[in-house]
Amino acid sequence: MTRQKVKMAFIENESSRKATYKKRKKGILKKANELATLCGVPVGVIIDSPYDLTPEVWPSREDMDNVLSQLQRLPVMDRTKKMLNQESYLKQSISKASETCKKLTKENKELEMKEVMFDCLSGKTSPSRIEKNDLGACGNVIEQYLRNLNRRIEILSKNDGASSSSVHVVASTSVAMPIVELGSSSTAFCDMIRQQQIQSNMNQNVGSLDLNQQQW
Amino acid sequence: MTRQKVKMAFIENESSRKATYKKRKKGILKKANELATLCGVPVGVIIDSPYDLTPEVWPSREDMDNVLSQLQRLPVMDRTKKMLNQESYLKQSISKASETCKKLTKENKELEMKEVMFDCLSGKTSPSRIEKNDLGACGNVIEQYLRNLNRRIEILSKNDGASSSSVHVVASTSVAMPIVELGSSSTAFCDMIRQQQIQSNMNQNVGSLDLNQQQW
DNA sequence: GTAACTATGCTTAGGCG
DNA sequence: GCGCCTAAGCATAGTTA
Repeated sequence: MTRQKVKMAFIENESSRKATYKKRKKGILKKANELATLCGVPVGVIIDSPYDLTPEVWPSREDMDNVLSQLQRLPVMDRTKKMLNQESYLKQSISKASETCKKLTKENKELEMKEVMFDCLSGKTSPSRIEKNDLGACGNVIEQYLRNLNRRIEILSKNDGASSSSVHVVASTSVAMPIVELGSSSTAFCDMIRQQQIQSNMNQNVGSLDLNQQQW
Repeated sequence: MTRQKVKMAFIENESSRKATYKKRKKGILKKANELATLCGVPVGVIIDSPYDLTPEVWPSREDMDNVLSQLQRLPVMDRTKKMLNQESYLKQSISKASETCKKLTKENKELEMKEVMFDCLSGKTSPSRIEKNDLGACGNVIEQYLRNLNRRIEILSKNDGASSSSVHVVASTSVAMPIVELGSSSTAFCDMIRQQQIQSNMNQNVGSLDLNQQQW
């Protein structure tokens, strides 16, 4: 009953391939028509179907002929240059996917760091146990956190000048930077813990500003 | 917040039109690539975009050129004949939609009839109150019901020959037909009520056969 | 083969930074 | 404008009749 995500590969089974073909062809034609209608753009689709009697299908504008002949009239260089063949399309897709993947990896790393730091704060583990390689990511997280914190503090300053200005100095990003640069985790991390406490204090002072909106 | 179903019409607002264009173009190209991959079929898409620098996009097979030139080589008659322009595509869509609509209308009518008949059976109203124009639909419902009933009875016969064979005669579709043909509702309808009772009896006799599976 | 159904997940309109 | 997010709607794989 649990449909697997359908591997993007040639469907071996003849009958299901044909079924898929029919459904998806219909889907594409509909989409093409919608694009043409919504955006007033000539759209043409060719499908060299081995299943339909006719080897081509045009779902769109009557004057698509004209577009086609315009295409023919262009110098060969210009049009081949700009044509995306399947290979280049796939390459594009892959590079996009790689980028997304990279981004997600980084994000995962940061989440992991947040967890580790949480554990440190609650006493489950100690900052000295953090892997050397993870210190960079850890630093990013802290830096990001400090940025948010400072933003909050500035908002706070506007509402309540006296109590918040003194906090601002402590929450400077310069505290976090050494972690990234030098890899000396302990001191900066203790600073961070202090800031946690500062955050608590701030929350007590100004309950109306929801500092817990911070993601961690 | 509640997105309306997006009217299928040219988007007047320039910026949202462009946004939609970009999203949907991406969508179509993806779909085209999927179709090509899953079914091993050459697929080509041309979009005469006013937004992209290049006026055409080909999302598919390298050898789409060949398909194109094959297309060019065909006699003009043959290819224009089989090309669907947007108008004919829309006409097709409309006729399909009309058919669906007709079917749904009929279905609605029958549901309505079922409701009316239920009310008759429960004494809320009387068969003589049924609109003359509705008698046909009413007859269809009854006929359908009788068909189901007979099928049930046949199943029953195989398990319990004696008690069911006498029922079968009563539940012949010939009882319902006069409604459709002659429009004389009352007699046939009373017959139907009798059959309801028969059904009840049958349920009592053979509780294991779930006659209530009948949709009404 | 075709049509209908349904659960699943992909696409996308609108909103936000 | 661009990219990201989310809810809503749509497409469709697998199944049944």
